[in-house]
Amino acid sequence: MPERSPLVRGMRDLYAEELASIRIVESVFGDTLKSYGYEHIRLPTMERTALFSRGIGESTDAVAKEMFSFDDETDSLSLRPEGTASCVRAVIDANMYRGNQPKLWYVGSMFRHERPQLGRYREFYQVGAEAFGFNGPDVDAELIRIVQDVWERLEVNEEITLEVNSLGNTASRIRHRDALVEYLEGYREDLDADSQKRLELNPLRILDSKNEHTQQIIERAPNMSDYLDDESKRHFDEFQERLVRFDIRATMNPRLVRGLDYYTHAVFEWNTERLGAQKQVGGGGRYDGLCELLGGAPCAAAGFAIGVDRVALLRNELGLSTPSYTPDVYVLALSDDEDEYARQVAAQLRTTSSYSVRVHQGGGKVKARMRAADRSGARIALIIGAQEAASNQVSLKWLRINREQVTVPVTDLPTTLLNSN
RNA sequence: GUGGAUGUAGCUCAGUGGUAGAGCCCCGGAUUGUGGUUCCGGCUGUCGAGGGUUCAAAUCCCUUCAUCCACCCCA
Repeated sequence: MPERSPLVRGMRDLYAEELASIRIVESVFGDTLKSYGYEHIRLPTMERTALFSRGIGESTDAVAKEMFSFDDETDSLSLRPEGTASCVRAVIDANMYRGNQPKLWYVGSMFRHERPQLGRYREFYQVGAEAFGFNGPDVDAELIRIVQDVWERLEVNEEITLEVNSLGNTASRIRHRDALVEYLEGYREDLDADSQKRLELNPLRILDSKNEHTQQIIERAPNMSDYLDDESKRHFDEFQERLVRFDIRATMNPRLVRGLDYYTHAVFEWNTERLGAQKQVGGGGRYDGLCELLGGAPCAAAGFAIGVDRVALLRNELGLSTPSYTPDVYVLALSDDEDEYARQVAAQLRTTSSYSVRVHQGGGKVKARMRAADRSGARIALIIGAQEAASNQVSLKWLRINREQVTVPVTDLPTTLLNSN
């Protein structure tokens, strides 16, 4: 026998309930974003590696350790580890924000070379939204309100908590960073190995450390909120006021820093306790400097990204799993002689109704045909024997409810079905 | 990337050196124009892969792949 080709690590075939769950999450996001006036954008899966190293940050784990990169003829290319950098690039390329304030959303696979676990895959799905050209925190708060709408529609809002923080503008960030490094230098030897490395590369991330000893040191570290200048403070105060007005419950977490470098001002994360170690279901914030950093004109911007797989898993965890696709109607002949007539009935029904109609194929005895109808999941079986075929009729049988079978002329089928719900 | 657990039929799993099993599923019959219940019968396997030890390996050893858990990271 020829050798089988095994699935690549961290990749999945998605089908049945699992896919149905994912599609529900994606479509609710899509519908909700559309209702807020966001426009759909489809972005490429591959970009130049430089876009991510510049945009996301050379020292972030996502870029430094987790990208699928390879050399093409002239450039290093990478599978996208997230969507924001591509979206910003697209906006710059098309000059979308010249005299305009684009609001965009996207959905698609992202790739990170991590050790897989439940809720963590090498190819995973994100929905994201980005708004360009808005300075005020009203957009930031609206982004959160959009996501909150989605949580409610997906019935997961009780299981998801929101944390917020402000990183301030660039000037504030630098002042805080300097103070933080100075403080942490005093404890350099006491920090865990990872944190020691980050002291040079990305000191803010040390605030995020789960190491207990490091956490003790962080307890007394300089707080970002003490370094915010007036502009940053005003921005964040207004942001929080909006959240209250938008009926959003959020917890202030002064140590929330986000893993990607481009954030400024308001940042936020959605977490759940229901998925083990994979707590985070989404995150976002403002990134006013990114457009300029990627070679575009300066442009205020804010956005979020949601882990679709994790939200779908959460729904399953809560018993909200979505039934996979099933046909509405199963048309079966009782013997090969009526198969052609059955096919015609099915074809006709597809054009006169919006039902999904499956017709029996593969022959078999009556018992096998009926069993196939049952197993298809269809609500209704249309049974065609010699009598029906001879008189242009079909027998309609409800497979899921207790109701008497009826025999009707084919021409009456659409109305009979309509009245049968 | 680090540490650990697991991998046997389509599914859930038992089997710890001596002929590969159970339940569910599936197929057939009872019931040749009616599925889902019941009864009877039947099929189903590279024991994740490769190598080694042994008269003999699903079982012991090595390597490798995958999944899961924690770390890490993030969505």
